[in-house]
Amino acid sequence: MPPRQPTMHDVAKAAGVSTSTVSRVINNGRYIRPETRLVVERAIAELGFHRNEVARMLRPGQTANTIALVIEDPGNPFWSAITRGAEETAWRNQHMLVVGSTGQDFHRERDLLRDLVSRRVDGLLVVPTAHDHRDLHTELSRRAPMVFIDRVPDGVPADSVVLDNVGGARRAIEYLLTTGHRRIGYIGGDPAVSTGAARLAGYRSALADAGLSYDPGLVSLGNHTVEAATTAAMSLLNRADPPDAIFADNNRICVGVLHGTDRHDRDIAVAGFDDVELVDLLPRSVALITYDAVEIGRRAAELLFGRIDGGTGEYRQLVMPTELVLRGRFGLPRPL
Amino acid sequence: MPPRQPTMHDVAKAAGVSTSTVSRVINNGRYIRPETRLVVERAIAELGFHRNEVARMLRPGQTANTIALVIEDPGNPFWSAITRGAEETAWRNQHMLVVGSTGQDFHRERDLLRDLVSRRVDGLLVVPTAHDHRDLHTELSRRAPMVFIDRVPDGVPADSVVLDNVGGARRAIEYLLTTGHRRIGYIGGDPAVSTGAARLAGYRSALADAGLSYDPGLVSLGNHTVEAATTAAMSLLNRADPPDAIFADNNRICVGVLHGTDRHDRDIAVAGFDDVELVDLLPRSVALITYDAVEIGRRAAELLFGRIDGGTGEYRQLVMPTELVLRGRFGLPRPL
DNA sequence: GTCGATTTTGTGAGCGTTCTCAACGTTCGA
DNA sequence: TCGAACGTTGAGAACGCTCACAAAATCGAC
Repeated sequence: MPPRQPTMHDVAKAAGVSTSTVSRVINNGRYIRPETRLVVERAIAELGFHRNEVARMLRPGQTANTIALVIEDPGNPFWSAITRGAEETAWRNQHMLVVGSTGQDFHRERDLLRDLVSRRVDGLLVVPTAHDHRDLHTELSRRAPMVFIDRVPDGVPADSVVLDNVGGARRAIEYLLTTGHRRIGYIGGDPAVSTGAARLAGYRSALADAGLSYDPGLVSLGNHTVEAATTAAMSLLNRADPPDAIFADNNRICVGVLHGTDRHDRDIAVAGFDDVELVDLLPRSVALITYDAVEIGRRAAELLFGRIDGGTGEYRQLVMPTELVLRGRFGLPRPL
Repeated sequence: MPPRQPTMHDVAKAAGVSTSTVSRVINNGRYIRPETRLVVERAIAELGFHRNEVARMLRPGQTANTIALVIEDPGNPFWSAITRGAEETAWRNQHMLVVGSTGQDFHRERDLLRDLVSRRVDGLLVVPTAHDHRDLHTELSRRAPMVFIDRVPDGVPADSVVLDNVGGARRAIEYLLTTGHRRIGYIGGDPAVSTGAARLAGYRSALADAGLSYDPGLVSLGNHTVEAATTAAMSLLNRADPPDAIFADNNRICVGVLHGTDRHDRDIAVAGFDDVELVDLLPRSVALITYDAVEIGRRAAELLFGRIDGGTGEYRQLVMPTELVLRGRFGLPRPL
């Protein structure tokens, strides 16, 4: 146990002034004699005093100057980019960013969010888990403004920043169709999260537009890890009527699919949502749907600060554009 | 602005009891009549009351039940793994983990740390920037226990968890030597951080042990981005006497080096510190020094909780072992 | 019934700040 | 010389909670 921290009262006593004077020095108040300020500052340095922010925040009107970002899994590079954008914006607004993660568990998310508002953070950036958020949002939104990122829970009125999931998936499938593929597999993560549903919808509509029928046998959902995606890809390829291309729902799935299709000697085209590092050095072609993830974090934080500063207009949904990029090497002989 | 939050006092009034009774209900005190508890609980639900943690923490002896992790850059997968381990341990100890990042800037680190202790976090996990931390540590360590991760500032007495940097680098170089390489380049990041210095030392000692002289022309330091490492690798290869192998200081550098050596037609062996995803699918062999990053976060958090719980023994430095793994494809024809 | 022990509730004093208000200089024009 | 105006300081009341203590109610054993 460290010894008791010096308080403003200690400083006041040491400097021979009142606590209000010390407070004025700390907060750069206008009415203070230079000599007094000096004495107080010396006492502060002497004692190693630091203002107790907790006590400060207790006063009404005071704020924590903190926003929180709640994500699903810090291991995914997607979140780090968002964090960077959010942190950058928070910093510019003199706020601190704290990050917490839910591990896809709604109860953990709920506990975390409650905890955060109990600590009086000024606002919340949330990547929601797949679960009904109506009650939780009603409970929390009265206590702190909230902006959703990447996914929007049904029936919850709030600002949000999302990707053009349908359009992105469509474009990827259209590309695969253009390059002559007809049996396109789909490997996805949690079908309950709205992004997954939207991307699957994009896939289906692109197929429909091309006059192709939807074959559930080519679709594997609920793959939560890289390994699961690898297995799913392999079992798709082991079918009697295997696909000639596979679309990966997200970056984790994409890595898994690349592994799963790697051992196969037939040439399987792979497309995926999200960018993946080092794909450009692989001896095969991969089409990726990319976007500016840092910008997502930035925009979400900006929306949030708009609310924190009292903004009261309509709720907005920002849809970030996606782009098709061709990564990897085309037409090169694949090893094995 | 949301309307004023309901306080314990409001609840007490609504339930027709005193605030202490409400407090007892909330904290599961022993002496409370079941009917009273019910009435209070109903009032709490009715009003949507949540205890104000800020006010709670103001009382002496109360704690924020929060530890903080300060990292350099959330974009690096190394940190995300550490975050996972630390969060897991924090969660098991009923603590919340908040994450902040410094962007390699000492002043930002200092502000962040001061801010965190002012908010009375219970402890700090810190990946320090390259800068003299003596004064800062003296100032802060009286206010909250501190455990350093990955690097230890000179002359600062504290617990820490680090990697076997010298040994890891040595092993990588020894491997390259065993496989017949004699001119081994070194591309590194910030030479001021202790890990960089240690890895360079490992490189030098392995060379020395093999009777090879140290050629500064083969060493490039201060590469802070993937792109810089790419450029550095290419210029190394464009020398009159290019290296036949390159060692990459860390995962970012390694990605850069893989790009930089990719276009080259000569066969350059690459080894690197840290694991890198998808390297195993590259049409070339890469030797990596890997370790359990999640475990680093876990162990650091455990050390920290030891101190938080009043542990007062000698400061400990945990050195995590590293392992040499061979990734990528061996002996395959490289494209182009 | 009475008394003591035990359970249940209330009172009120902090915790370390900020902030309003009042008090006390000092200056200076009338 | 007086007092208005202003600069500078201090006293003390919050903020919302916990906790030590006291008071009140309940229960049993006699």
